[in-house]
Amino acid sequence: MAKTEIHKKTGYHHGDLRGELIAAARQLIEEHGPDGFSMSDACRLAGVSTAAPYRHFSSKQDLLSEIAKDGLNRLGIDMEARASKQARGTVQSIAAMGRAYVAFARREPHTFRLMFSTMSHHDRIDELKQVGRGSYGVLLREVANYLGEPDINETVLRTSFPLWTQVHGLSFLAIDGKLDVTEFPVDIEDSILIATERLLPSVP
Amino acid sequence: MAKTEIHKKTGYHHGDLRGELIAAARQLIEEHGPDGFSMSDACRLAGVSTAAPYRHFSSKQDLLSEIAKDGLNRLGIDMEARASKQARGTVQSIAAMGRAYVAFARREPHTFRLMFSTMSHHDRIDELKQVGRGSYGVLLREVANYLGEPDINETVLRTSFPLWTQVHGLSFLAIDGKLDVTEFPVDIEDSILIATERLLPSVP
DNA sequence: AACATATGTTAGCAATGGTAACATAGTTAG
DNA sequence: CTAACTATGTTACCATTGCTAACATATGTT
Repeated sequence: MAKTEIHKKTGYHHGDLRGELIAAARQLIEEHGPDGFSMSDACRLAGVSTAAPYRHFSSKQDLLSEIAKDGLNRLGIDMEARASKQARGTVQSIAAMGRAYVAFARREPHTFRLMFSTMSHHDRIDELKQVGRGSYGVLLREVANYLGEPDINETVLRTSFPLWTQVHGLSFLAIDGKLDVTEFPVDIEDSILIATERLLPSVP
Repeated sequence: MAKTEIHKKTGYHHGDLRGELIAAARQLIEEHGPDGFSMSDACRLAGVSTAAPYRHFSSKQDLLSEIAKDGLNRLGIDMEARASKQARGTVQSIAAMGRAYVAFARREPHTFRLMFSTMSHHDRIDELKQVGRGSYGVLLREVANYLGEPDINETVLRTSFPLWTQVHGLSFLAIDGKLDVTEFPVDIEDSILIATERLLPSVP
């Protein structure tokens, strides 16, 4: 079945062109941005003809969507991992998720932008939205825990949203090099902690 | 001199091609996004050959930068206008600026994205940063007023930054259609007011 | 009137996303 | 084992795009 086989180039068939194209695309996108990225480049890097990708992706957008989806998944995993190093359901664990969010954006700015630019993904919006919801759920559960709520109710949702907004904005400002427009050194870690404290209602 | 003349097509010379190209580009960008925008389209819309723009703009990027710059300017003007309808130096006037910010993003999402996507503007980053600083100053002055600070000192800067971050994040989530990921109806106006209240220190 | 400058045109280039027709490898049926 | 089928690759080609070069026309200055 679809087990991850060893990549055996027969010279004609490639082995795992789909995976290799995704890898190549991710690399190129982080180097030159999603706009500067071309299918042709990815093909050159993977060592195949420019027509080959269309056996695996219906279009350039389709490939980009795949990368966005993967990114959204990894973001959720990162957040959970970072939070799990703190006492659960605390300001600290929630702030840790925020740090993971911004850290992801700074580590892979172009992928991050891709993950959230709806305009690009005509076709697979619903699929991406689903994956996004999954990663957002990681935050929701942490906030529910903090609030002592038994499940994801409206209170949890209303509390979580401004937290998301905050780190999302911070991420974009950071990757777009707007932090020095503020004319004073912004410490990102501090910003996240302070905003998290202010936006969370104090809880017993 | 460079006064805005009536646009007289002689049939060959155009009158104000530069201005018309900017207008055409703005229209096309809001219709199809900055990626879907092509120089050729703008030329067709302006009724000139595809080589004509290069007498007025060194490249496609240069034209886009011009539009970004104009957008940043208009954003600052919008913010000032909306704030001036409130009592100055209050939570209300600051929230009004936030509303103007998000409203701009929703009204011209593609231009908004362009305004903040550093990656695109290789050449004119410094110029754009300068204009951006100008518009940011509108918020800074309002916050200084609120805090009773005589000038833009570090306290003002530290207070203003999370406010910017918040509305910036909200703007992006809104234009990227991510508000329904939260599974509950987000009232944008409310969100802004609540976040502004929480992020501003209470002041006598 | 003559010249310099600004601004437009046509012709053409290389790169790109995508398709069609063909080639080859791996898989399954008889 | 071979034949047929399917999956996956290739070459050839197309329209579009950003941009440049060489040429044409208008405007303004002297």
